[in-house]
Formats: sequence, structure tokens, C-alpha cells
Amino acid sequence: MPRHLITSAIPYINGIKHLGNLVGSQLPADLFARYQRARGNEVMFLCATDEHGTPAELAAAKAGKPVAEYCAEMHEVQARIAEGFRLSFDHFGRSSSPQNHKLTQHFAGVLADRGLIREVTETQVYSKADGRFLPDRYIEGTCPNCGYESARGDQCDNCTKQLDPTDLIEPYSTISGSKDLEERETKHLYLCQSQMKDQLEQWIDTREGWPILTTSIAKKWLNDGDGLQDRGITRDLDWGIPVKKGDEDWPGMEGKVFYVWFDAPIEYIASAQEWVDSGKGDDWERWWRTDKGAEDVRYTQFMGKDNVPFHTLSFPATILGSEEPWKLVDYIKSFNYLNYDGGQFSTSRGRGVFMDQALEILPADYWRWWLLSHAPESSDSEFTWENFQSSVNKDLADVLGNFASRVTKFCRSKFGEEVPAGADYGDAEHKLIADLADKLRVYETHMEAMEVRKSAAALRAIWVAGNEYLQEVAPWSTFKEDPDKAAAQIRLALNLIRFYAVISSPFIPDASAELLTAMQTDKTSWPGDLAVELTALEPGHAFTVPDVTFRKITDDERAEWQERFAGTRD
RNA sequence: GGCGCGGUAGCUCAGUUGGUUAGAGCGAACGACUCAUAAUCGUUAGGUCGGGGGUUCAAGUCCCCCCCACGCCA
Repeated sequence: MPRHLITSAIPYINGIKHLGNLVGSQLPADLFARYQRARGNEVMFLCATDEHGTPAELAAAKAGKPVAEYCAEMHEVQARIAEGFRLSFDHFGRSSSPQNHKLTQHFAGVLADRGLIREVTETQVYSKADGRFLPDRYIEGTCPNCGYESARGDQCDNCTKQLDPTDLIEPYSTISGSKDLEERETKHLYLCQSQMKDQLEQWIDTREGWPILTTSIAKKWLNDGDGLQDRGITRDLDWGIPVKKGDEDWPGMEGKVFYVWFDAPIEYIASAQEWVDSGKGDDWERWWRTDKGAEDVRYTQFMGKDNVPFHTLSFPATILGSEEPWKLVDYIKSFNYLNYDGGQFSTSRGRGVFMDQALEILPADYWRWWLLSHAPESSDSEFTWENFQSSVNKDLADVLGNFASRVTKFCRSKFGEEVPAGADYGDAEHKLIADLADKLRVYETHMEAMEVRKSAAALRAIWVAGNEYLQEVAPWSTFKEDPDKAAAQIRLALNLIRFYAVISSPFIPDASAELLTAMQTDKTSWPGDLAVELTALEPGHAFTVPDVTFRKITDDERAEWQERFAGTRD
């Protein structure tokens, strides 16, 4: 039995994520995790919050809280929202955990032993008023090229010229506004990725079937310009993982922490340790150590395209460079961006729908269905309220929800609230069963391949087949001449509801559970032989008529939400 | 500016290694049905596949140039 290790890119702690973030990693990862569990495979599905770095410090300062406290609170907020969307993490960890501290320091020590870390003395801008070194993006000044007054330290937004902070005229700190800046020497550690270029490229080249988006981004970083560059992995900050060489101090690096991109992916592993330490499991190494049982694990990562370089190059460089038997990723599923109504989602402008707001206005299943069935797989895709309304109303309310409604209500009125006996299945029924078996295979094939949109389309086709069947055999007409035959038709239709609930659960877990409750069954294992599966509810089995599974979104609601989430113009 | 992913029916998107009349869902029109959340089912209409060259017996599918949109640039 295959075992699946699945991770979603870890969301940054700073604030609540929008729907584009959700559909770019956590949600499709959850779909895959739920599917693999439903197929009876063992799954370890991990995520976490990414908590270190300057933005977290600034957000905490803005909230008037110590950064540790801020992160702890925001972690809880994100965890609750994740539950709201039914993201079925086995553990939702924190990159600030003691486990990640220790593991990150361990990797740094090992990489140093392998000669893959070098010390570099460089000049950076220090703000006396802020009492800290300033990252490039927190320094602004006048552009020496075009005279724009709010050019950032890394680039001028006006003329797009790339800059060094020291190029700026009259630079100031964007944190405090202070102009009392000076250049100071500071020492940092660099990970020698350039030494590993060939090894990484060879590794990438031997990955089979990876999405074009994934490999093209990796290749670009490997070969663009002078090729893969060494990267600084430390910062002069307070909040983060103290720089240590394993358990030992690192002379000259006192008071410094690891840079967030170094420790964040290591949290994937640490999260599994947290899973054990929080009492949810007892062996994390069989998922992560190929010398301790993880040889047969298939590891799949989900992420947005902005995260691809870290997952194809930086993190593998850490793993490969350590020469230790850690599990490397087998497949990377990356996503493009979801746009909002003709533009980008914008956190700063409050444009678009954020995860907490989405759950305020509609149940998780509505969002799950729309986002997954429109996932930005091959290119950026677009959220519009009109599309959302029509898709959800048509697919969930009309095709699926109404199917359950028409079948159960018809049965109740003609045969009562139990599965009717009557004739055996005839030609039309066997034809439908054969057709569904084919369609189920298509659905399974797409799900295995993580073709999210195609999976949704295949699932929908299975729902539609039920309506086609009903229309063809018309039990409401059959009933007038041959009640026994009508009973057989509706018996099959009732069984379809259970079947739909089971196979739809990765997409719409709550609605699936409701339908199974209505059908009063706990037979939820993944369907094998459909001829058997579609007789699972036997004559005499009691059921209840479910409440409206999916109510429709009205035009008024759509208009209201469209207005509410338009954001303010800048 | 460099690079990257795209530009296919009104909308959202599929289109394997180039090969017969370019597909799906939604929307639209018409019809059927009336069990159901005015739901469902069927039929039809609609595209010079961003533009221009080229290779080929044959190109949405390969090559070159251009235009547009989006993104990335450590």
C-alpha cells in the first residue's frame, strides 16, 4: 500500500490569506490528501505557519504586541480558518517551534561540515533610530536615475532600475522614517548553492512528469545569467532561529538568526516531529528518513509558482548537501495565480475575498468546489462573482443538490422513506452502471495525476449521468404502469446518492457527510465493483429527505458581495 | 530592459509525439419532461485557433518576427 507524504507551502504568519493563496497550495493539497485517504492509502499531510522575518516583526509592532505573542495568536487564527475550510492537516505546525530550531541548526552545522557554507563580510545599512539593519525593501530614497522620491532600496518602482540601497539619495528608513542611517560591516553565512548546480540540475532532469511550470522556473534559476547563485541564509534580526552550528555556538555569528527561506522548508520535517510531540503519532522518521522506513513514501509538494525556486533548488540543496538520508520530494505541483475580477487580489488594498470573509458568507464547500474546479493550473485564472454564482448554482445546487432532492422526495411520496423493493435492475440500469464505471475510472485517473480541474469536470460528469438516467427512464411515468419497475429505478437512484457522497468527499466533505447522514449509511469506502456498490442500500433501508444541500446564490447577494469586496482604490 | 507562462466560441477553459468536418461546461435560442432547489434532459447556433511570414502533402500544434496581457528579476 503506497504511503503519501503531502505538504502545502506554508503560509506567512502575517495576516489572513486570500482565496488566491488558498487555491494555490493548501486546498489542492487537501484534495489530494483526502482522495488518497479515501482510497485507503496512508497519508501524512503537513502544513505550518511561516513565522520568521521582518514582516512578522513589523506586523507585531503595528499590533502593539511582542512578536512571539503576535505569532502565537495569528497561528491560532490561521489554524481556525483552516479548520473552517476543512483542510485536513495531520498537523499544522509552526516554523518557530523548538523542533524547527533544533533541526535548522542541525542542517546548518552539517552543511558547514560539508564545506557548503561560507562566511561573507558585507556592508549593510544600519538605522540607529530603529536599532537594526534594514533590509533593502525597508529603505527608500530618491532614485539616482530618474529622481523619483520613493524609490526602494532594491529597485525604483518608477523607472524600474535595479538599485543598491547605497545608491539612493537621501535614504530613509520606511520603518521609522529616520534618515540617521549608516553603513556598517556585518558578517553573514552563505549557502554555496553554486557548488551544487550540476547535482541539482541532474536531479531536476531526472524528475519525470513534472509540470512545465515547475521545471521551467527551476531551469531558469539554474541557468540564468551566471547560473545558480549562493544565497545568504542569515540576517541581523532578533526574531528567528539563532545561528548555531548544530548544538554549538557559531563564533562571530552571535545575535544573528537564520533567514526565513532557510528555516521555512525545514519546518516541513519539523512539523512531523511536532505531530509526534503533540501526541498525534509516534514515528515521524518513517515518513522522512529513507534509512528508517521512508523508502516507499511518495512525497508530493503543493505550492504557488512564487515558491517554486525554493522547493526545486534551495530546499533540495539543503537536503542533498547534508548527504543525510532525508526524503526528497518526488513531485511538485505548482499553481499560477488567481486574479480577482480583472485585477490582482490585494492584501494592502483589501481587494478580493479573504479566507475569513469567505466563510462568513458561505459554507466551505461552495468555495472548495469553485476554487478547485477553476484552479489556476496551466495559466492564471480569474475569479468573478458572476462566474462563481453561476458555477456554484448550476453544479452544486442544480446538478448535485437537486438530484438528491428529486430522488428522495419522489421516493417518499410514492414508496415512503425507505429503499423500495420491486423489480431487479434492467438494461437501462446495467447500462448506467457500466457507464459510471468508465466515468469513475476517468475521475480516478485525473485525481491520481492531480489534474484538479479535469477531476472536477469528471466528477461533475458523473453527477450529470444520474440526471440523464432519471430523465431517460422517467420513474414518475413508469410508476403509473409498472410500480415495481419504478421502484427499481428509484432504488438505483437512491444508491447513486450514496455513491456520489462517497466519491465527492475530497471536494465537498461537508455536503458529502450530510448526504451520507440523510441516507443513514456508514458504508463510505471507495467504490470498487459498481454493480455491487449500487446495491449497497438494500430494500427496506430507511433514509431521510435531506435539507436543501446547496441553496442558490441570489442576484442580490452577488451584487452585495461584489460591492463589499471591491476594495478601495489607491 | 531581460526572462517566464499565456493570448482558442459571449464567459471560464481542454486540445497528447503536426493528420480527417477545432472540443467541454456555462450563457443564448428552440424543444421535451413535470419527480425536484422555475430544477432536469435533448437539439441548435457561435470561432479566418492574437497578427504576419516560413517549413510541410498536411500546423491551433514546429521555426522566425511583431502585438497584447500577466508574472518574476534573488
